[in-house]
Amino acid sequence: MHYHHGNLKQHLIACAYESIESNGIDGISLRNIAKIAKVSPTAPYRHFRSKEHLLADVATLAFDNLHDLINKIARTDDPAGDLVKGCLIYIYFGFENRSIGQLMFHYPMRKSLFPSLVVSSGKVFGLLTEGIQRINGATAASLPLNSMSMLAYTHGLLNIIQNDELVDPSTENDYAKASPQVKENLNKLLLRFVQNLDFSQIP
Amino acid sequence: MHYHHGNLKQHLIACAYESIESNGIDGISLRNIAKIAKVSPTAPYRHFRSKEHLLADVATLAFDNLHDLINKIARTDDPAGDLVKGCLIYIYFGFENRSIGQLMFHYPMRKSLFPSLVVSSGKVFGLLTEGIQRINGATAASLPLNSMSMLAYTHGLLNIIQNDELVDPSTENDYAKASPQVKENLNKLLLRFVQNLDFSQIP
DNA sequence: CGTTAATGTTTACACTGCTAACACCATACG
DNA sequence: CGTATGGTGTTAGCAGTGTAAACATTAACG
Repeated sequence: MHYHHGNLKQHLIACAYESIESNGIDGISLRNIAKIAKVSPTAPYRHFRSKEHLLADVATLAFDNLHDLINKIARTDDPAGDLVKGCLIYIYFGFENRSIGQLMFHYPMRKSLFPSLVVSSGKVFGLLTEGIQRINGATAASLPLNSMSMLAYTHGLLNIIQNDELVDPSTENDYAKASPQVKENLNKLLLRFVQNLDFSQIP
Repeated sequence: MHYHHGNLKQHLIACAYESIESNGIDGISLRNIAKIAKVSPTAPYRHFRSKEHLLADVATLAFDNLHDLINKIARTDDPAGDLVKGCLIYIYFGFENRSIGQLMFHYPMRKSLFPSLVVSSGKVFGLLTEGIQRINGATAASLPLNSMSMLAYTHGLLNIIQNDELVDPSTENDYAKASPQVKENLNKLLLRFVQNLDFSQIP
C-alpha cells in the first residue's frame, strides 16, 4: 500500500473523465471517483477544493481534447469547407462523448471561477474565429458577431442531435424523423450558414 | 393544522417553480420544497413518484407558459417578422428565467419518460413549425429540416446569451464584448437566418 | 538524523432522495 | 348511523452525498 500515489491529481481527473463518460454526469460522486482511483473517500480534497473544481479540470481537459481534434484539420484553399469541418468535429465530439459534452456545455458551472477552463474553451472558440477570418471577404468589424453567430448555430445543431429523445410520437411534429434528417444534412446546413454570413460593417 | 391540504400537488409545483428560479436549480431539494410548502419532508412522495417527476411537471408548466407567450403574438402579413418575434420571445424567456430555462433545456432529464412534458415542449416546437409554414415559398418537404434548423439557431443564440460568463478577459477572444453585441443584433441575425432558409426539396 | 510540509486516512456532520410504517380523515357502503 | 377503505399526511430510518477536522505517514531537506 503506497501512501503516496505520485500523481493522484491527474489520475483523479482521468478517472473522473472516464467515469462520467460511462456512468453519466449525475451518477458521479467524489467518493465514487475516489473509490475508482483506489484511494480514501476524501483524498481528492488534497488536490481539489471542491467537487466543482475537479469537474472544472475535467471539462478543461475535454476542451483541450476538442481543441486538438479541430486544430488537426488541414488549412486548405477552401476556408469555408475547413470551417464547416471544424464545426462538424465540434458537433460530433459533443454527440459521441455524450456525458462529457453535457459537462462541457450544460453543467451549471460558474466557469469564470476557473481560469484554465476559460482559457481552454476560449481556445476552441479561437479556432472558430480563425476559421471565419480565413473566409474570403471577412472583415475585422464583423468578426466577433459572426463568430458568436456561427458558434450559436453549431451549438444549437449539437443540441438538437443530443436531445433526439425529445421526440414526440403523439403530435404531428415528427421530431424522431427530423433529427436523423438533421444529422444527414449537417454539412449542407453549416455550409449554407457560412455562405450567408454577413461581412458588411454592422451598424 | 389541516391534515388535508386540498391541492398540494399544484402547490408543490408552484413552490418548486419559484424556488428553482430564485435559488438555482442545483440548490433545489425535495425536502426544501416541502419545507417551503409547509409540509412534511416526504409529503411530495404522495403526489410524485420521484424528484425527477416533480421537476418534469415544473418543466411542463414552464413550456406551457412559454407557449402561451409565443402564441399571443399576432399573425400579421409579415410571417418572417412574426417568426422572428416568436424566436425572440423564446430566447428572452430562457434568458430572463435563468434557472427555469436551465431546467427546460439543460437539465439531464429523460424527457421521453414524461408524456405531458413531451406534449408541452412539442407544442412550442409546433408554433415554430407553424411560423415557418406561413412564410412565402415554404414547402412541406423542407418543413421538418428547416424547423429543426431554426430551432437550433434560436436555441444556440439563447445559449450564447445565457453563458456570457464564459467570458475571458485574458485571451484575445473578447466574449464579453461579443455577447451584448449578439443581444443587440438578435433581431437582425434571426431575420437573416429566416430569409436564407432553403425551401427547395432537399435531396 | 530530525523537522516539516505534502499527501494520504479516519472520523464526523449535515444534508439528500427515498422507503416503510403509522396517523388521520373524507367518503362509500352496510 | 356506524364502519371499512383508501387517499393523504406524518414520523422514523437507511444509504449515500459533499465537506471539514483531526490524525497518520512519508518524502524532502536542513
